[in-house]
Amino acid sequence: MVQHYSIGQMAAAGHCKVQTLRYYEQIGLLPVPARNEGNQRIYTQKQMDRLGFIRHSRELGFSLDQVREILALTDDPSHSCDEVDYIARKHLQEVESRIKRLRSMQQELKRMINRCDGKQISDCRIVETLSNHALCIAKQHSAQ
Amino acid sequence: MVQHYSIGQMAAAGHCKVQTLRYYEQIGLLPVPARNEGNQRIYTQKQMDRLGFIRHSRELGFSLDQVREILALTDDPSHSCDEVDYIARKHLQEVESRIKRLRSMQQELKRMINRCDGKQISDCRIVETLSNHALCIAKQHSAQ
DNA sequence: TTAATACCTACAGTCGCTGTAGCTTCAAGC
DNA sequence: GCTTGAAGCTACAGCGACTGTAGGTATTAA
Repeated sequence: MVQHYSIGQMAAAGHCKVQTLRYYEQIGLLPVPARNEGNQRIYTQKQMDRLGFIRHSRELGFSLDQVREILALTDDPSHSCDEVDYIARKHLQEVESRIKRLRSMQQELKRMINRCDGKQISDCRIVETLSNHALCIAKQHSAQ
Repeated sequence: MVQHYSIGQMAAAGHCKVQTLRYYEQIGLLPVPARNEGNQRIYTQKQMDRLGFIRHSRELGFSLDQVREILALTDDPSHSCDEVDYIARKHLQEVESRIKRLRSMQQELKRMINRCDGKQISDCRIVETLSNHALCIAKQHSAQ
């Protein structure tokens, strides 16, 4: 007995919306599934696993293009995994640089908030800091 | 003698593109500037300062809607800065939760990469990890 | 049988820009 | 004065990764 899933069951398992599945199908990330007599999508276990792969990759912050590439590479199990490794390392670097920028923002925001004494706009250190970049310590936080 | 700026000078000062300025104008974040005889935009110092405020806020990760709100609040200098403070604190929280999620991704990515021995896809621990969420330690990294 | 829920297609909207096409205007050098 | 190249103009499409909506059909449980 082969397992089959409705789009709703897939969405629940993948922690995503039904629309997301239709979107993945539309952009060719998920294969076009079979339909039942009433024209509703029926997914196989294999498709469910593929969705699991996609969703987990997304949770780790890979782009859909990266996911697409990794999935293409996994089609040949005897292929070297150098390229997968490369994609993952590059993504890790990207994640680390995002953390760096966010930490710089965090520090500046904290400093800004702490300097504010909660009186009026004209004396507000938050407004003042936002008005004047020169009041910043680090300037690393450009380009989110 | 009053200072005036072309759109190109504004863009250079704001570290953004000319199109970005036209976009800010279109969404009502920057006022409609005067034009010269040749229909080109002429900006005042005040508008330049406003752009500085916007760009610095963006660098600190505020959304354009938040910037719009803060700018509206600063229109009344005698107004309490509680609301500005609130927006900034809420944004700080958001930044901190993004950092948390990214750090979780970072750890998982590192672990995944280190487990890979660089042989072939069929043995690749990266592919294996992506296939199976259960292989993750923390599951905090959902929803970028 | 009925009512609620799930599914279908097609398309618009989100955010914050960025790019393009096809023009006009300006500024500098000759 | 003329030419040339840079800078400016409008209008609109596109990005990524969904999300929402309208208006319909199918399935399922009571």
